[in-house]
Amino acid sequence: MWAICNPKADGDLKPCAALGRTLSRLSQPTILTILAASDEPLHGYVIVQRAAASPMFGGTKPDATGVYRTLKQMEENGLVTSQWETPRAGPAKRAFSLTTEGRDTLRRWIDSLACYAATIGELREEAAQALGIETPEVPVCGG
Amino acid sequence: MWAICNPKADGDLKPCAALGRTLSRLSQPTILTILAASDEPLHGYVIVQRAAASPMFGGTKPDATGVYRTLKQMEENGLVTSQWETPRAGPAKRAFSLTTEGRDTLRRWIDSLACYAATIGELREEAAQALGIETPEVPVCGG
DNA sequence: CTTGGGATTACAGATAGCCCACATGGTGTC
DNA sequence: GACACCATGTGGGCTATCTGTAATCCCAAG
Repeated sequence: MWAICNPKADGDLKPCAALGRTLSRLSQPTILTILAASDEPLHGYVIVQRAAASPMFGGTKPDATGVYRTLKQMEENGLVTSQWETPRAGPAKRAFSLTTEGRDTLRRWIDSLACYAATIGELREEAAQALGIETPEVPVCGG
Repeated sequence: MWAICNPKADGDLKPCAALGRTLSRLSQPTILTILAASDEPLHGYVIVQRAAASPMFGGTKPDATGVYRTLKQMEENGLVTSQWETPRAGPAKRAFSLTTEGRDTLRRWIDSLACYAATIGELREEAAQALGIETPEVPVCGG
């Protein structure tokens, strides 16, 4: 999914964590977006599955542990609330939904994301300039 | 510099590390770019100063320790080489310069950065759509 | 009663950032 | 002249944070 920056340039394209493999820091806005797009509370598991379809993860399921952790932290920050469901059949599970504050945060995230993208674009320009090449076309990114 | 996404929305805009305060993972392409743009080897100290001027850090000097650590790691990966200088006057210092492999890596980074920016843009679109608002103008990002 | 998948958490290794130590020289100041 | 203080330059070490592996718990199906 992510273009992998492999210093070795050999065939072994193992992703290099140090290079920002997943931009995992952005899992928060991804989760906020998923919750905002849903008209009903979602379970952690469902969020993991939908996250896989998000541009941020591009088909690869994110680590579930990380998602639960982020959800927990978001709940502590008042961005989401959860409710335990104990259905007659099946294990107890938690359903998460967005709070008003979470919605506001997502609104602010939209600006932040624009800044991130702009900054990355600037760095890209500088890199191309430093190499003395023209800024190439945007490659195919999806995978 | 970075637009800060502060869940609390009160006046206290302390940066929230979990939200990707600095995208510090991108310090590597930043350093590569600085070295590529220079026609002579640079000292770590100079790199720190130039990094502060880079879009990625927007005026704030990055942690010097982190830069030295990244340089060390990059040297182990063959992206840069260093030479100790022991001038008659002044302390011993190390001068870093890019290897061919480092240059190649930066070239690949250019594509990766484009993908990052594109993905973040997509997420932004989705977030706006989930909130039922139109994608707002890109705000002023520099700081 | 064992397999299997959903759902969650505990734990430990990897990372990143801050404070500070070491080394050297210039400048201010009492 | 002695001392403080700042700037260049490079790093060690501590701590907080982050992240992935593994384990746990629960229940249904076979």
